Amino acid sequence: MYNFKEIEKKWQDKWSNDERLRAVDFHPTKPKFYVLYEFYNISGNLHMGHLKGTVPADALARYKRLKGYNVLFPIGGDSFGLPAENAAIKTGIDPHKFVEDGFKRVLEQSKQIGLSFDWTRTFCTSDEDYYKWTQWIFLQLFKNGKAYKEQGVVNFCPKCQTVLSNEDSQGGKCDRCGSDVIQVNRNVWFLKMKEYSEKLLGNVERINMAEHLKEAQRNWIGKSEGIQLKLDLVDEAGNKLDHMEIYTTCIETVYGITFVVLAPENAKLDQLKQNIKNFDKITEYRQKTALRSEFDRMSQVKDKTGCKVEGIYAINPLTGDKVPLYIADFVLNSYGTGAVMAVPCHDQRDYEFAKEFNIPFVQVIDGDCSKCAVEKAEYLEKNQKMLNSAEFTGMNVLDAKKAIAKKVIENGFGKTQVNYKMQDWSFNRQRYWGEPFPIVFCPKCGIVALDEKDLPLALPKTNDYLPNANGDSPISKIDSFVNCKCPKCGGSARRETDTMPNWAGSSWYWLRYVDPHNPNMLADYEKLKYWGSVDVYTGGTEHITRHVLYAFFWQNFLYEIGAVPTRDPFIRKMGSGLILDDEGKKMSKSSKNGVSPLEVIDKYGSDVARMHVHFLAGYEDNCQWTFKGIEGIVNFLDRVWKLQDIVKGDGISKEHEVELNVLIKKVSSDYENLKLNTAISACMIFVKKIKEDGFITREELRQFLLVLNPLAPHITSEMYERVFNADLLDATFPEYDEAKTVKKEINLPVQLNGKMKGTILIDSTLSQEQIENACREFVGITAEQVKKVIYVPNRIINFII
RNA sequence: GCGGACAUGGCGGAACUGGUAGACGCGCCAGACUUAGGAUCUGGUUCGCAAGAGUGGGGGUUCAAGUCCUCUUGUCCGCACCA
Repeated sequence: MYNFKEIEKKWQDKWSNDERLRAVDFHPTKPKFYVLYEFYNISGNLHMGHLKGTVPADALARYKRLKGYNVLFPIGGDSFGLPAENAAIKTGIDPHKFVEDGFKRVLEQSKQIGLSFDWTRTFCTSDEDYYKWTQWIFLQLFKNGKAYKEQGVVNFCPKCQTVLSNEDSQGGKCDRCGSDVIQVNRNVWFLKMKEYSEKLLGNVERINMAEHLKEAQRNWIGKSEGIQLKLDLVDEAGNKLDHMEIYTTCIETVYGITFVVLAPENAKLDQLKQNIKNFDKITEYRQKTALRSEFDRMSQVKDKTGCKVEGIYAINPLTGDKVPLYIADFVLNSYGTGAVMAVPCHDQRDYEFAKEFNIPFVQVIDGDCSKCAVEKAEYLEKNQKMLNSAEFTGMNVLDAKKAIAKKVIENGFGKTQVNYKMQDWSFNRQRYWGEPFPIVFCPKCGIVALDEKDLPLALPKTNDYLPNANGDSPISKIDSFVNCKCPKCGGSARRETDTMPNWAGSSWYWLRYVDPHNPNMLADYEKLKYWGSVDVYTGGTEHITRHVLYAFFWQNFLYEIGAVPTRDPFIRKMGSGLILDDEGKKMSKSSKNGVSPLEVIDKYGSDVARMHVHFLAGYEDNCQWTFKGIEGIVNFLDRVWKLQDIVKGDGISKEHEVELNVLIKKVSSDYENLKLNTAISACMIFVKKIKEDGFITREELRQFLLVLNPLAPHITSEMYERVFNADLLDATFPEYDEAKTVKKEINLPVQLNGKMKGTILIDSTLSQEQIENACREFVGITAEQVKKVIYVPNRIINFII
């Protein structure tokens, strides 16, 4: 057994200062390769998930370096956010200190795993040098009209007095104290992300990423195409008061409208206040809705509540029918026009609402509507006949959908419309530990941006991390920060005291790695051009949908203002699977059955830990942690170590030529695709063969060590030094020769009428005719009997008789 | 409910654009060396005594299907009153 403790420490120390592991800007000869592993979230120690997540990226980086690439493989800390702030509130520790210590710790632990990050390019999102540029990006957004402040409805924890993001309030409970979250109106900064919907969809199409992750993003963007229909609003007597618009993707049901529903918040109601006879009831319902928590609204999906709007009716433009108006909280003000046409026969929500409020039903498409609505999916699939729809009656619904849309547009009743579910990005939090906004409120000039020269706007120090009674952020209590001069008029003004959300710093960090110490811009344009898009971006899948969309958004914006050379931040994104504990639950700090990677490294060494985790499952698959089977890896590395003792001869031996070429070919493609489990198995197969033969030549061993190095960097580096008296990092990854990946003598499977008859040992260089003859003889048939031959060279031969 | 992914031995998992299913490892069985072994080495290990049957189940395409099509069952994930 080799002394892994001594060996691993030795190499880790070497690597932490080795220039050959660093990226070189504008390398004169080497092509670039950018491997990115997601930011460390600074909260505690590295856990098993990190071992699963980082090692394939490290293997890829090491492999690419040996292949002669100029590799950028950086790491940093996502340090603004809850862990540091919560620790501050709980223990009083200064978040600056919390982050500094935490970052130092995870970097140290990264070295113990043997990760070959470029240690000269590290930073945290809470570093002033970094958030200066986060603030700068916000300023550009603001100046280009992509950031605005508006009243908005947000999640709020009444106990903590703070606004919560959706993910901080999962299940309707506050992440911190567990109280019920309510919805409140607040002044909110929004970024105009919705405007980028179509561009983001383009990014989603172009990126190389697992289909289910792409689908989640398309879902989040939620593109839909339909018709925006204009309806006149009239009073009881039929006098026109105004008009409104609704959005529908089911224009084919337009003859079945029996009522119209507005979102409670819809501004049309306020405009027509005088004509509404029961405005007090409307107000009451509005208040009730506002108080219902998100969770409440979700848990009562089936219960339809609402309120009739007395005194106003809508006119169906196609029929001229006068239908009643309702408000209900199932209609969202933020989507479409905040109003829908209701066709109870063909929409289950409308059906339930109509039942509840005794509204008539009109069926316009064939099917059984007696118990529930016949919805779009069903009637379109069956292409049902139209009913009660004037000249369209009797038509197929697929034809009618187009014909009715045409009529609506030609008559000016409406227009085609594309809508997106995605909303503008609510961008502020009432928290201490985040980027301050470079914004000032001036009584004379209004909202004023700070001058770029004055960045960074430093986060003031404090020891009071709690919001005030109004739910304003802790920094609102710091007068020296709040009170300032207006950059425009010089008069006294107040600063924005909210801070940016955790997502901000992580929405552009891959750009900063390219030029991490640049004091003049977020990153030098030429360097950005040189490094281009991230070739492979690895990391967990927990917040992947939103994080990657935010990344797309900012990259697109930065591209449009000429700050970066491309719209696509990442060429390929791979999501690491989870490591589950023995109960099948996610292994994390909170998990009781959690095993620390450092524990495993201490016991077996980093090379074993790295390989064992990745032998358990593929990169994107979840796997259950177990020590079971780790002996297999221990034995394997032990055998590798002993290869030193059986070195004999030079060059590549005839005996191992094919095996070595097969091995190099296999692992090369496996490293590119982060398929470490099969790469390990290929290495095992090779060593097995070597053991069988009892010898390995010097050159074979040299190439094998290079092949195994990305997986087990320590042991291979040590052996390389011992046997070759050289540093493995100066070597080049071996090439394989395709012609030498197939043996001369092969076992060719022979089939008769598609049935396996056995295999025949045959010289693969023979002509097809010679092979056919030999195989025919093997299965005992004559050339006359054969109707057809299927021959796939080196794979199979099949005779049809 | 909608959308996506997946389903292979006792277990984790292999199988390139359809081409010998079960690689590799664990476990298990037998043997060797041993006073002994939970150490090491060697051999075996999908099921079945066998003919044969086998990739959740039914149908199909093909010379050939784990792989493609169709229906169906189950598991996991994402979204969830989005009009």
